[in-house]
Amino acid sequence: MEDKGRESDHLMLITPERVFYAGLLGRPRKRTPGCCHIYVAVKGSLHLTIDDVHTSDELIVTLPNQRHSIASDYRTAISVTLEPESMPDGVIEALAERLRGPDKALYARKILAAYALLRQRRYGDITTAEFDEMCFGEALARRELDPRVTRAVARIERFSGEPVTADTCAAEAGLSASRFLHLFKEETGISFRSFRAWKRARHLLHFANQDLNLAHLAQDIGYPDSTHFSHSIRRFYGLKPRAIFVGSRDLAIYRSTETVRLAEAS
DNA sequence: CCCATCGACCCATGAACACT
DNA sequence: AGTGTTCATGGGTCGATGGG
Repeated sequence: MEDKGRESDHLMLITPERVFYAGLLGRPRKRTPGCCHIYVAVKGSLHLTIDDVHTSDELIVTLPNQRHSIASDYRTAISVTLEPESMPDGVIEALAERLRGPDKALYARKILAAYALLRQRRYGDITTAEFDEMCFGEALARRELDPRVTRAVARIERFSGEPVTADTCAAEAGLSASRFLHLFKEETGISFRSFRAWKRARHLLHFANQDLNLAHLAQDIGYPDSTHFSHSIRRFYGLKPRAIFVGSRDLAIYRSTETVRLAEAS
């Protein structure tokens, strides 16, 4: 575009439990991400559609696994995401209420300020508490998972390429497969299968600004084949994988050291 | 090469019940 | 309370095909 040559102000900070994204939204169709989204307009308005009902606002919150589509007037928009298993039941819903309430404009300004801060200081090292403080003015409550489930979560998030099945996780936890699956659902609030599928799709974000062969990438992050990869990405993000990569060319990606440590552990 | 569509298969899911 | 069965079912998984 006419912006060529200008230093891009598109950035993404990824931590295991949060993402701060400022960049293109594209023209996503219906998406059903596994995380809570807080969209904030940089200029103009955002436009949300849920079940054919349209709303427009400067700040929009969607809950985990809520099917929606989103569009922005201005080319750059902000999206802050929260992984639901990182916090106790009800915390996301309560936060959503507050963000939509009378202090909405305050929260929008707070998040815009966070964007300004991230543009100057390329934070790599940020904890979830610091992230929350920066975006919402307070650390959100944390969920303590059963250690057996934590181990399974860590295994899923290693993305070593080898398949992670309920059976292997159950064996590692010293439980039967069925008991393990129950425990996992109880603890995280989401089924093992759905959780794994979402984390897999989320892991794509780390590579969004690279020029990669999609079939190979699909393999590397644990998809059995590129067909399934494409299908799954579209369901979660509302965009074809190629569209995500094209739209992320100028995106600067930062990972928390915690994320890097997890990746290197594999 | 890259990606979408379509079936068929099979495994995770959730409910109901049993054991300790 | 926590853990393990069984079982019908739906949806995730995976290969084949075809178009761009």
